[in-house]
Amino acid sequence: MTTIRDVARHASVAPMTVSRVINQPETVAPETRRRVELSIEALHYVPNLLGQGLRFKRTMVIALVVSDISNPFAIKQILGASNAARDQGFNVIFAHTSASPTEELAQLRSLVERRVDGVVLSPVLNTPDTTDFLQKQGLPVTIMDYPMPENDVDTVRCDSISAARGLTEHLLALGHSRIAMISGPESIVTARERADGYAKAMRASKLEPLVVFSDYSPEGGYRVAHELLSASTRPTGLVTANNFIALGAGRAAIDLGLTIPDDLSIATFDSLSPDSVLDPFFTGVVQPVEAIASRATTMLIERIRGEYTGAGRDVVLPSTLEIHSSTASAPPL
Amino acid sequence: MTTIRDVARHASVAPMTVSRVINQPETVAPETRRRVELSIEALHYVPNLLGQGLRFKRTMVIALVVSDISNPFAIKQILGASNAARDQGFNVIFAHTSASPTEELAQLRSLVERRVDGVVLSPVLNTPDTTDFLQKQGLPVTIMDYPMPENDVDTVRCDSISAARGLTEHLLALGHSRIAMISGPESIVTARERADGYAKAMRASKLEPLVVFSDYSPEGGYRVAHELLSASTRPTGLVTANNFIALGAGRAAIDLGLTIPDDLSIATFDSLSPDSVLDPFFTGVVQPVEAIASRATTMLIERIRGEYTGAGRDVVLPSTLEIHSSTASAPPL
DNA sequence: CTGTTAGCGCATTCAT
DNA sequence: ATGAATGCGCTAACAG
Repeated sequence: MTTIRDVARHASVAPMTVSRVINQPETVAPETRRRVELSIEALHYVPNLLGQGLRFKRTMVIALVVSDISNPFAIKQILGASNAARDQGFNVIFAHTSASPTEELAQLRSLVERRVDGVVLSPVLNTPDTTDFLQKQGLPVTIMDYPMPENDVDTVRCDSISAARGLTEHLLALGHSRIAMISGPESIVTARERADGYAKAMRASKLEPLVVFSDYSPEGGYRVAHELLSASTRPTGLVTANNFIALGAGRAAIDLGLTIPDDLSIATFDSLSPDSVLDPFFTGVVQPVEAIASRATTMLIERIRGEYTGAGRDVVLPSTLEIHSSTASAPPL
Repeated sequence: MTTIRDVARHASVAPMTVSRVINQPETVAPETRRRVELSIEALHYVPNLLGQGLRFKRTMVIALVVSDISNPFAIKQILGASNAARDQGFNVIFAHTSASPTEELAQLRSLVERRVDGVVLSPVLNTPDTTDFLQKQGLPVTIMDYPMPENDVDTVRCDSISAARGLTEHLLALGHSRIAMISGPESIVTARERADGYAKAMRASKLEPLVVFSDYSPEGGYRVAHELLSASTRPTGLVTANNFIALGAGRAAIDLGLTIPDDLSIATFDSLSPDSVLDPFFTGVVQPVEAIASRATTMLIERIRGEYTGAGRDVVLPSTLEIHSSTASAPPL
């Protein structure tokens, strides 16, 4: 592969001159510049950013680490982050951790090895160690989606608890009283927070909460929903902690001969966009995922540039409740 | 950030010894090794792969470039490629081109600048220039999804034409005779090939093909389908060139008061997995996307390692036709 | 078994 | 306006 020296030789100048043509063209005499440009063209020279990175001690690359890339969620995070980064002249490299803490650490290490300038992380758990690991390296970090009480770090997220309340209150307002919640793994903060918000809303209406922790998958949702809906006094309303659970629950209802929303209303977190599902289209909490990623990226770059050096900021963006065809008034009991 | 020299100083050895502890531990005396390992631990040393890459002239990174990351398709490509790469000790970095040839070239250039060891590319168009660009850099490339008649390059794909025939013949076998096809942009090979396969099947049954080229989006599908289905003698069967078009077409049918599959059968390429849609679930051609990406990655790594140096290989993997609830016997005319 | 020298590609600094 | 020397972090080749 051609180097800056090959170009220099071809154009009969010093390597330094070639470097200048690339980085500060105005400091080079027009005819020299032209000659160098022709040589670059002729030799198909492409600068080696490994060399640059070594020299500058910065790579102009930031990493976006998400846990589950198969969630449509992740796509929006990727779009939000890469657009924001591009605007600031940074490249983004993505990594996904398959929701495994071990894999997460391995990925982060690999990113540090490649000397990314910073990391936007949607962590598997909100334990302090991953953030610690990065900060010990002196790497700027921004955390998405979770509060990180034990770390001094920038976070960007929605308020899960109040969103879960809103979701539950929507069902209560429709006259439902037997409302169960299917949440994600109890080890994950958002799963706990979403369950908490639901429970708060239920208690505020003097109703007994019923939470089942499962996992964030259609299979988990199906299994739990099937069980809940087979009970003698089955719920008429279901709050689910993400779209995958909702899909599984929806299928379980259909398999049991129940109609949505006539027999069962489902309200979920992370409702899918209308492009992905025809019918029923879930009522749910929609988080501004792209905006979160975009904001997180901007804040990260501020840190990288040294434009902000203070304490960790906790930015909470509002989520919205979108009402669609999966919820309706409670059936008579 | 700590360097190999910091560690060396801390452990009172030469930098080279530290390097050996990391890369060939067995060549270092156990007690020296132990001392170095402690220093690595104490200083949180993480090797700088920029330095390594410069030295080795290889980065152990390959790039996966896809055009549209919001297609569920892309996720499977990412999973297939990253698993295959990990098995061989390579990291993968993803780039997406938003289906824009300009953006594609920009991304590829940026990847070359970062000296990836090779590229797995699902190109926007099957014009020779992008492949040329990479090969001129001496970079190994594997192309997914498209035949590249003008390049001497490895390709891995399915046979679009025969798959489109199969899709059409399925509808013909159900008794449909008024079958239209909505394809993607005519500038894209697969869109043309899929249309060709459909047309062949129609002509083989002495029927007049009706192809409309649109774009690979729900909006495009909606618009075209709405028009086709509003005609006085509307089609009873629709072949669509991808899942997005199918979704749009499905919504158009519903908006026009048509029932799927009673009034209209839809058969599509790139059928979604059952996890994503409840009802109707599209009959369609399923490509082994993950296997394609995996195979492409393996072949790329063979080239990188110099294990294969011959002419471009064209691997064609079989696709399957999965029959679901979006197709049924033709209604009486 | 361990250390020294040198160079991968690049740009900063200082000289011309 | 251009060039030469130097060092970013790393390791192959050689020396001890």
